[in-house]
Amino acid sequence: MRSSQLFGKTLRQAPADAENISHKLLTRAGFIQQIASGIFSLQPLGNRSITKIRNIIREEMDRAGGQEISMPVVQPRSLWEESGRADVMLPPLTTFEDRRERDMVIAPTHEETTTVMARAGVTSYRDLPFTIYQIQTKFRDETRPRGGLIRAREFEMKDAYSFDANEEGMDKSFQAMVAAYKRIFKRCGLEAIMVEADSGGIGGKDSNEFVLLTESGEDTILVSTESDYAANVEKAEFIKKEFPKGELGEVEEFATPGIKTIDELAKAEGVSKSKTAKAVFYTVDGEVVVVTIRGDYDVNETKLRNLLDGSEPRLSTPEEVEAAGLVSGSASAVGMEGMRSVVDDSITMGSNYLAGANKEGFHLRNVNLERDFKADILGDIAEAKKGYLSPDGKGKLIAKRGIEVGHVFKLGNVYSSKMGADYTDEDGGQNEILMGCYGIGVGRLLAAAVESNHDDFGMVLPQSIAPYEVYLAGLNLNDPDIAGKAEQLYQQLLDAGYDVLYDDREAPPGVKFKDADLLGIPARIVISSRSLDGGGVEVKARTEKNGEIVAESDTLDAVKKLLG
RNA sequence: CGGGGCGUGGCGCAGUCCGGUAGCGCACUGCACUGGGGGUGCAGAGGUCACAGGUUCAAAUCCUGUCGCCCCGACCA
Repeated sequence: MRSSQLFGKTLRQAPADAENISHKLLTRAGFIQQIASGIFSLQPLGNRSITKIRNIIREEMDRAGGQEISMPVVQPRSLWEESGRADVMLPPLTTFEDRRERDMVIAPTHEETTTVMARAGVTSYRDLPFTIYQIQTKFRDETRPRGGLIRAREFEMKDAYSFDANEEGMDKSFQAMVAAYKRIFKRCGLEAIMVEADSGGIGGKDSNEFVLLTESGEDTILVSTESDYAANVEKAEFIKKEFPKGELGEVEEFATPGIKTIDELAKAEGVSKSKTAKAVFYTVDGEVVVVTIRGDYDVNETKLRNLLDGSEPRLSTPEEVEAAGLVSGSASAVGMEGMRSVVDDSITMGSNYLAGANKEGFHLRNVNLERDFKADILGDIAEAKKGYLSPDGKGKLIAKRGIEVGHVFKLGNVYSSKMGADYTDEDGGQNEILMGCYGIGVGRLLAAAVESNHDDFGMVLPQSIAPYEVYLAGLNLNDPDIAGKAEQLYQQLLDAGYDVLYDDREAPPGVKFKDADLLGIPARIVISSRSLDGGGVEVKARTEKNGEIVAESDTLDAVKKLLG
């Protein structure tokens, strides 16, 4: 490609709206153009990079045994009613009516359609296992898109789905995808780590995210200092501090005028926060639920949601708290009737807690689970934080920021049971197909690659995903001799199979160098009167400060040395 | 959805408080010079000042409403 003919211009200044480094650089370099909030066009350079990423994904999916398919973006809403997700996925799920007034959805993901495909195509255990995938546009009406391609509403995703007859098979399919993912990220120049994750709206039991650790990430990841334990904060577990349980004391009420918080209570009593039982109120499906956790920990709402069977909890408003007859600042689960109680297991690792007396200005001493209040649900709802003990007992947790570039799920029978995807086994019995699903955000992968591969001058893209491999800058092109040699070099490089961007513009050298750097093309060749005087052409890697002059006839070899 | 900010040529901004013929830098066009890190000069072109309504002799500027975009939070495969 000749720069003089390339559509798209580089910008000296990024649009004021761009905040992330990847958003800024991709916009400045003319890769992407924003059309609306979270909605982007790809310009030629960006489209080339995306095409390369797509091809890497495709190669690795095929290598792992995946078969490419294509499913519709527009689907009947009834399909989503079958799976039970029509109402729970709102608002990201966008719906509209077609001209016959049928409710349709714009697909944010494709578990439903893929299950339909399997239920029609699978009748026997002999049809299993298989994995299908597609690379296709999704639309999720996120409440807040951000960071350019990092969180877009319309975006391209590679989504794969595996189908197996049993657990072992599902695990095997899952592992094959994990291996493929590792190769994909590596080939795209990303050091993504696999972490334990919550499965969110997709469902299923086990899920893992692939995360690029970077300060600009929007997710918090907790990793162990001494083991390879790593988990998204939504999912992360830890070893809770255990305290000796003494004799249960008598419950005793005492005055605490003006004390509204756990901090104040612990301070006033001169004890650690771990001696208090904190009560927090959540509204779930219109009902107020009392949540009790030891005062030294905080509630993780994702864990809470999972214990509540996936219903979305939100902090109750002061009005709701009051309407439920609770005294904010002095509330506890003690004596609560007709209200669901969720208790974190940290409460069982100690005794004789300080807790609210449900009476303005009073608290209780020696409050204990079972004897003084009940737990309808007892489990882990505590949020892991840095400094806590890793759940495998090895080391402490530290917190890092990261971008989720891929997510893999063991779905099991979540969809097959609801949507009736069965097969006949060896004994003639009917069984549910076990599924896995596996996603990679293609545009986000590009953004993540830029986040982790750039310097002060622009992107520093790996050869595998750079829009072009070689940037050929011709200087002094008004000299016919140099122009002719540059042209010859351009043709040679093309003949050798390289993707070449030939900067044949009438522009000062500085402009060409700045553009070469901004675009992040891995190899740069300069041909100019100076280079020719020096004995040939300059060949330089994007990652190096200085290049080397090689004889014109050695150019291809030098490029080969650099790029392979 | 809560909080904050911003809408003025393709991009970055000034002008708005205090109403009076819309300006600067980059980019763009032509010519000349220059020629290894966004070069110089001369001459140009391009704007419904987000939209609607109102106040006024006069509105980018004041008032009301609407829309859009960004950031923080909530939320989110």
